Amino acid sequence: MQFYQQQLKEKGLKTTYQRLKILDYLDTHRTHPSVEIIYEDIKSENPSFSKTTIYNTIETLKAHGLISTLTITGSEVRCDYKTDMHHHFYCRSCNRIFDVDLEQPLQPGSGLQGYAIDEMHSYFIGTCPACLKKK
Amino acid sequence: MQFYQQQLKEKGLKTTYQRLKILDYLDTHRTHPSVEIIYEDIKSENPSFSKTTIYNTIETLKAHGLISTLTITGSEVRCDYKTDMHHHFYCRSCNRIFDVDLEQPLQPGSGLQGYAIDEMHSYFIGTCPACLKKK
DNA sequence: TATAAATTTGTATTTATTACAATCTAATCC
DNA sequence: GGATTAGATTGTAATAAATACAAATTTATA
Repeated sequence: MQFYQQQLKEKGLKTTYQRLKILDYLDTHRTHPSVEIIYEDIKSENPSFSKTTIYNTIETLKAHGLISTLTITGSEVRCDYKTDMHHHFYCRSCNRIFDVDLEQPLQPGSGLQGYAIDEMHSYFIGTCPACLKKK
Repeated sequence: MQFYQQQLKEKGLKTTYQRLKILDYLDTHRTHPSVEIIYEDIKSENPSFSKTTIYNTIETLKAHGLISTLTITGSEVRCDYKTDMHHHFYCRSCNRIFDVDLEQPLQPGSGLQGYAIDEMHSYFIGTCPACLKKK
């Protein structure tokens, strides 16, 4: 928790129990959880936690580069503690998102001159190995 | 319209006025429109067009590979007549999506062995040249 | 032209997200 | 340390996108 506190301070953000809790949750749950999942999990220990706080905090933490978000499922935002560029695979069957490694990671090229880039995303959609086996 | 009809036939889909109209709309509006935009535009000429039909048709056409969809704005699905792999830039300021060219297009690598891939997406989020100029 | 299967339509519902005002809390100053 | 204040949290209400569903309509085939 010491580290999260330092991160918040560096960004000029107030230290709050909720922010620390959400950072800790995302750090220890690298499963690209939705707001709903985060909410259910945290609420079970801490019933006063509000879902709005999760939306607010996600937005704040993201705006300051402490976390990132994915919109690849098409139905809800998924959160990621990692902020470095990496690739994802979304399995439509089990609804999970996997980190995947590629030989040639995406790079902005000359085709993007003149654009100010805030985020880069690359991902695949399909069926994961585990779900393929089941069929 | 002849061509769209042929495309539908090849995929074993019934020819309907609505499907032809939506295909034609997307072909002539390469602006990655949302369902809402498509609906408003088509409805103005054709008041009986239903929004549900657009959702249904988008899903059907996509399932048969005649169009593709993007979830990069995080708030609504955007449609694309093009189905070949290409890259996008989403401008948060004007809400437009641009096609962009990269030197190194994304390729599934060995890190994806065992996965069945249906879709590949790469995109950037930020501010487009026109919006940068305004500021 | 009659028929069956598929499609369209409109409405109702669900689900994710945002707006907002009241309450509460963390950081700062004395 | 205690008061102050800006900022954060909470809960509820509202919005917006997408889905479910059943009735009406249309397409393709015989």
